[in-house]
Amino acid sequence: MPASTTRLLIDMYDAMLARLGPSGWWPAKSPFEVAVGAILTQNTNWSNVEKAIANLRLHDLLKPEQLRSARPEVVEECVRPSGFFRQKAKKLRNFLDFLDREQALDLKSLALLDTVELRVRLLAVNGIGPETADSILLYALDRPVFVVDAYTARICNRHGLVPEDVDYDALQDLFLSHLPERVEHYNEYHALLVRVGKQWCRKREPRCDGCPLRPFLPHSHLS
DNA sequence: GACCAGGCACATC
DNA sequence: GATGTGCATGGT
Repeated sequence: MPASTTRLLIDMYDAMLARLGPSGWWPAKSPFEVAVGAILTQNTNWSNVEKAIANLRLHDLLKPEQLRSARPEVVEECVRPSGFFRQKAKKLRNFLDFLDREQALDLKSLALLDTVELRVRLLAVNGIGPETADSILLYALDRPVFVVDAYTARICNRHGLVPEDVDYDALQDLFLSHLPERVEHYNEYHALLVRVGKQWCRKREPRCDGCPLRPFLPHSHLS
């Protein structure tokens, strides 16, 4: 990988930030709510997650203790709008069991654990994969972890940086190995990629016109 | 009505 | 180890 990749990644970041402004991510009122949102947004439109979060808030279930003691059917009904609702209710339960095991229902006591160790333990929870774990680490716990996702892969692929079927770790390594380790920048970079992806880099109809990343597209993509 | 969305686990070969 | 499939709602 050429050293100029660093320059390219920074220029892309600057262009997105200049166009869109700061993202203020994660959109949540507490670290716990970040974690809940990270689970609920799996393969799901964020607007549907917002409905589910609103339902949970209405039932006062956005606190670990409350959610843990809620009846499963109630949780299922609350998260129904986010899709895969039975699975996601179970995943939330698994996450709460994890917090209970770690004696970290307040989430802050996890601060004692080293980031690598914490990531391993999160990944051991059934229902928490790499993106969800990294989202929790970065956006709820301020750990220097770069989150990548489907939009990141699509955008990077269209810019010739990675193959179409790039796996999570390789995609993450693209950023980790070329950018300085800064929580604030990791946070903003992923948020910007998602915002750009939603608006200009959809699967079916990429609307490259007006995309802040258009100047960085390989010549072959410009028609 | 098909396609898509800020994944993940599990079965099967 | 790679590949395929189920999970499910709501917007375009």
